[in-house]
Amino acid sequence: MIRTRFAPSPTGYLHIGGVRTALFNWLLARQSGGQFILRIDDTDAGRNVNEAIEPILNGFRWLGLDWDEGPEVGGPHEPYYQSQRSARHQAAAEKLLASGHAYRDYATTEELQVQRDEAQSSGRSFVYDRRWMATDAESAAKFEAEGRSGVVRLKMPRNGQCVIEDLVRGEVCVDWSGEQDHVIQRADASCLYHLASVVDDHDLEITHIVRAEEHLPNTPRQIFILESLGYTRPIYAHLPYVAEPGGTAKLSKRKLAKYLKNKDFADLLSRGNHIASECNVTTDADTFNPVIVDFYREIGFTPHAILNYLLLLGWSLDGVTEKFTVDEMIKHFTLARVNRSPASFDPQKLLSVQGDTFAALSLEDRVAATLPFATRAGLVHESIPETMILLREVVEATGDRLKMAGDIVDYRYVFSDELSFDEAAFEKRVTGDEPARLLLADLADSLETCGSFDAPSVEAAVQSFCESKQVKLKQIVHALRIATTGVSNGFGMFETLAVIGKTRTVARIRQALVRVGSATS
RNA sequence: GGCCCCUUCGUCUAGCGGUUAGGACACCGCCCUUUCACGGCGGUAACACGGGUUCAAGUCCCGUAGGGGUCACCA
Repeated sequence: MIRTRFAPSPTGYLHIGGVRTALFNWLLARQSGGQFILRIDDTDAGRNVNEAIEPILNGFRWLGLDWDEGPEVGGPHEPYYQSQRSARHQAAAEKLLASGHAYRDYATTEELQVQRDEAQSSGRSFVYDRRWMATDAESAAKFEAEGRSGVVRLKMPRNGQCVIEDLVRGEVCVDWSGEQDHVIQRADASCLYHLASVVDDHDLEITHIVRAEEHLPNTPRQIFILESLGYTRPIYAHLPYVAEPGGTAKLSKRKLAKYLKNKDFADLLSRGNHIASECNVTTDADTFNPVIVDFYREIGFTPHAILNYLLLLGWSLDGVTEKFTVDEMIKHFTLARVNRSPASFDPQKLLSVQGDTFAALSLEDRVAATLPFATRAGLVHESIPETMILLREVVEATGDRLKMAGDIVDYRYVFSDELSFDEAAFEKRVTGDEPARLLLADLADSLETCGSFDAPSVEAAVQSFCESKQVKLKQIVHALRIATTGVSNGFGMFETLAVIGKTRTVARIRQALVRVGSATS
């Protein structure tokens, strides 16, 4: 039985790299019929834990990564908040003290820093000489009399090796002598992460610890703690981190300014900003960022696309298969095929996966996905049936031009007659093209007499108009598109006119011609 | 700086001793075409370097270089 966990701190956001770690954990649990547990590592957190975990839980819900035990759902090992398990941590600290695997220490931070700096400048690794270690109650009392306050430190082995069997990296060996006597409990009795984490993982019966590789250097001391406590070792797998776009350093929420120099990343964010602004959504600059999952939800990404992209970031089945349903992910995922080197986050590939995923959705699903965005952008109102019909027609006509649900905002011209013109294109195709303009005037009259106005009828009408005028379609179509939509690209011309409808099409053409007059006079 | 990890096209990767080093994204060209997108066809592009081992090395071993992670009374 496999039990995995993801243990976020209440930071208020869900990092894309964290999602990948969570996904792998989730997959492992699901494929074995085991459990995936969410534990909140709020050891050091202040008051607003609930507020800060909400975006994280929302992210998980949106992605469909359900947890078997944890916040909101509870479970047999409650509580799932580390801060509420402090009694267990303190008991463990006592036990380590009693067994001699830890000691009370009275060094000050400053005193230690001096030793640390010395070690570093002479090229050695720092090993505390235990100068302020209390050897018995008497020496502790003496230190306390000096006004020192004591913490509990691990009494690490000074020789031998720690061998970590890692499912991703193989065997990793570290000399114990390089490990520090880490503090596990503060003077106020509160316990630190490493102790808490080990105790909780044991209490929650976690079998596989799958986490990012930045935790690899922490592993020896965690192993020391758990073995000193008599726990059985979990199975470890340290995943390479997700690297920044175009780089090799760890992807970090804090380096947004740097990533903006990457064109693909900047384009993605600017696409997001455009959609958000069209939807009148005020974005939180702190979390509206392609490094954070919320960003994708806000602009209409498909959760499955995120999952599929992340699955392939550092893992592959055979180097060829790219598309996986969730069931296929569960069926095929193995830690053995996780790569050992960091994989850099590629906004273009993500976008491509998203586009394919969205295009593969049924028309109903795409309409449903775009509805919230169209509503927020003021394009449609659920109480006005005509706008709902229009939405469906637009989604159908746009086909795979819609890469994500938020892209619907680009078709405002279908819903609203207040066109926003691409002036350069208007100048070139309408104002500056007198023959086309004259034709447009006649075309408007001609279209007005059209019987039915579905796309094939419009096409037939425009074609026969062209024949009667002895012009090619392309001599008029550009001007027609800009006159009726304001922009120079979109889905099929005839579909566009059909969706807009006869009355509005004719009115828009005439309006555009008036616009030329007023601009030139 | 110490310790640890990593190294195949620009990016994600396949490869587990013998391959014309494969696929995907991106890019370029051609075709399709009323724009855009899609689609079709084609193309550019990689084994970090140096030693071994071997008949044979991207694949195994050892170095070097480069990159990265981590060194808290944070998690």
